[in-house]
Amino acid sequence: MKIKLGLSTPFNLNFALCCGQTFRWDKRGDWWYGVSADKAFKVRQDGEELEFENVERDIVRRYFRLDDDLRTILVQITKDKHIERAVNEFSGLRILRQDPWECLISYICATYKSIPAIKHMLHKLSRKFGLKTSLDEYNLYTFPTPKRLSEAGVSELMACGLGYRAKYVSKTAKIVCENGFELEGLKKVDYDEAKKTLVALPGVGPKVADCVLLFSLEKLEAFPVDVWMKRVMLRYYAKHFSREFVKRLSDEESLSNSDYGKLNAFGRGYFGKYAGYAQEYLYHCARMQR
DNA sequence: CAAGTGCCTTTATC
DNA sequence: AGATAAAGGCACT
Repeated sequence: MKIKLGLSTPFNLNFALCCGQTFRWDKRGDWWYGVSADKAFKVRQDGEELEFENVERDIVRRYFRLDDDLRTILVQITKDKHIERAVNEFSGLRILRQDPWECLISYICATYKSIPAIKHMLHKLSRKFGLKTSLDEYNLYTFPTPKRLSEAGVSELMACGLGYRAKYVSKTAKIVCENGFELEGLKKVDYDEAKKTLVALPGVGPKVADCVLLFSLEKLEAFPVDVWMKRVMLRYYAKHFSREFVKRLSDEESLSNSDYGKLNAFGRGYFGKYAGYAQEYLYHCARMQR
């Protein structure tokens, strides 16, 4: 099955899957193999054609956010020459609409880890606690359910390479399993309230919360700030902050909670309601330069 | 090849 | 409030 993209729907599959927002896709030949919502499927792109197998068209459209009017979004976020450069270079990069549970655990695991290491952890977690499915000659694994992870021992999670994150994953899984905790329900409440709920979970700080909000809970205004974004802010957006603040940011290795808040608030105010898209373009651009 | 540095940070403690 | 340290271990140079 194929989707005709056309000029009104710019999309670049490689950018979307390689920009670091998702960790469980593998390229074999020209096809990308992955699992979303417990369904293994494969996709490939040839110019304006997006071809897929083993999945319905609507799922593909939804997962890759082909419903976003990317042209309009890019126009709205292009506020200066720096973001313009990123947008020109990586046009077609789309935020994905990931599963909130998988996204939450992925970013709890992602703290203070490199992307290859994150992929490794999530792969091991899925292989150990997920369900095995197959597509063509490959085995793929669904992401483990909250119940399954809540029942896993911390030492079993440690064995997947999670390190000190194992206890956060275990505790968070237990909380999510509790009656009354509605992770999916956070799609319906506003950004601030959803963020407040997320940061109350073990292992979830403002950065992890913003990633989950942006990549899985429909909050396109979320603006995650990690070390790369901090560098981008210092390099291109320093003039929007006081001299002392900039000096402090340059000197300190890590971001305090209030410093995070300042950078985050700037991003959302400056780029507007699609700030998350701006973040993703700037982030990917910064990483590709080094 | 070994050793050092960095990694899409959060939490605990003072 | 704000500063400080500690927390796996892998990947890259």
